[in-house]
Amino acid sequence: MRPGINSDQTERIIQALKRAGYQATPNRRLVAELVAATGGHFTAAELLERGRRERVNIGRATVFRALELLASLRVVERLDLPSGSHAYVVCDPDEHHHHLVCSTCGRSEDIADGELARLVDEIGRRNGYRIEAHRLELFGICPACSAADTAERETLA
Amino acid sequence: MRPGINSDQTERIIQALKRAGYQATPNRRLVAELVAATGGHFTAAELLERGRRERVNIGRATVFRALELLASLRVVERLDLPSGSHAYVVCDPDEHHHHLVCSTCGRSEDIADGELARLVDEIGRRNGYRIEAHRLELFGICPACSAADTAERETLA
DNA sequence: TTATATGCAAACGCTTTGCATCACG
DNA sequence: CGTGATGCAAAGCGTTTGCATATAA
Repeated sequence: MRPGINSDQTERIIQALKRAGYQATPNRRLVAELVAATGGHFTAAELLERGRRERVNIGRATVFRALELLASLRVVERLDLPSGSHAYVVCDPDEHHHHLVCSTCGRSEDIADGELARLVDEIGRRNGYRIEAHRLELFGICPACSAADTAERETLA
Repeated sequence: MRPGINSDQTERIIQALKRAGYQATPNRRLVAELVAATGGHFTAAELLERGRRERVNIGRATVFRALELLASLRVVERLDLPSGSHAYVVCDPDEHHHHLVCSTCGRSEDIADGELARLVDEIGRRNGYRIEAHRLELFGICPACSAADTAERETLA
């Protein structure tokens, strides 16, 4: 997690809210901070729990509503983990992209659509479908977790 | 829906069950038939409802358990619709593939992984991730629905 | 002072589970 | 008989909603 990045990101989220005509209330600021402080994915329940450590009386509904709001602004995205549960990730609202998520630590990277668009077009054409949406989700082990895993194995050996 | 295909598919599902050492009970046969009779995706609730039209006393749990079983055998796959709700599709258990789903009628096509594997590899390499799983979901309008839609517009005009 | 945001609790939808019964091997 | 399958109802979980209150424009 690079220094300074998080507060920048918090600010970016706040700005997105204001730009869309929503109030940047203390609760929403808190949610923005918590979201930005996360390198990867998180569940609504986790965020609520973290929020309650800072502000006791924050309501469950408030957190869900804030996340829904941020999702509508494409500042976060809701994704479906292989386990079937839901998580959110922060992301870049400005361009269509996908996610690569570490199954171990939850960290996530935005992946540019790139060549995929062409592939998707081709699949549509081949099947005669007019494709309206597509979603690619990648799950794996990030470099850090990979390294940690290797180190651990070596210690044990 | 090509003739004969459904009963074949029913049989294939039954065989998959037996091969895996599960009983092909009347309830499971019913589920298999209903699943095979669907050209596309369906929800658990829909399947339950259809099941109850044929056999009044089929339990909700039985349907869920049967679907879970079929999913574990990769005879059906559970997917997450853009709406956030869940659906199942029948599919080929033998090869890794993705789904192209019609948002209008729910029909679905299996899409071979094809070039995607290469792209996924590349993304993994570029980000230093060891990729363990990926999922591509495509949503659009199938040829039939497209045609129907066009026809309707012309009638109205 | 009017619209917006919030907290709480209750409702919700979907899915799973506990358990007694039933069927199959 | 013993194991596996079933139905039912109840519990569970994540999420949404109704509503009265509080806060911001």
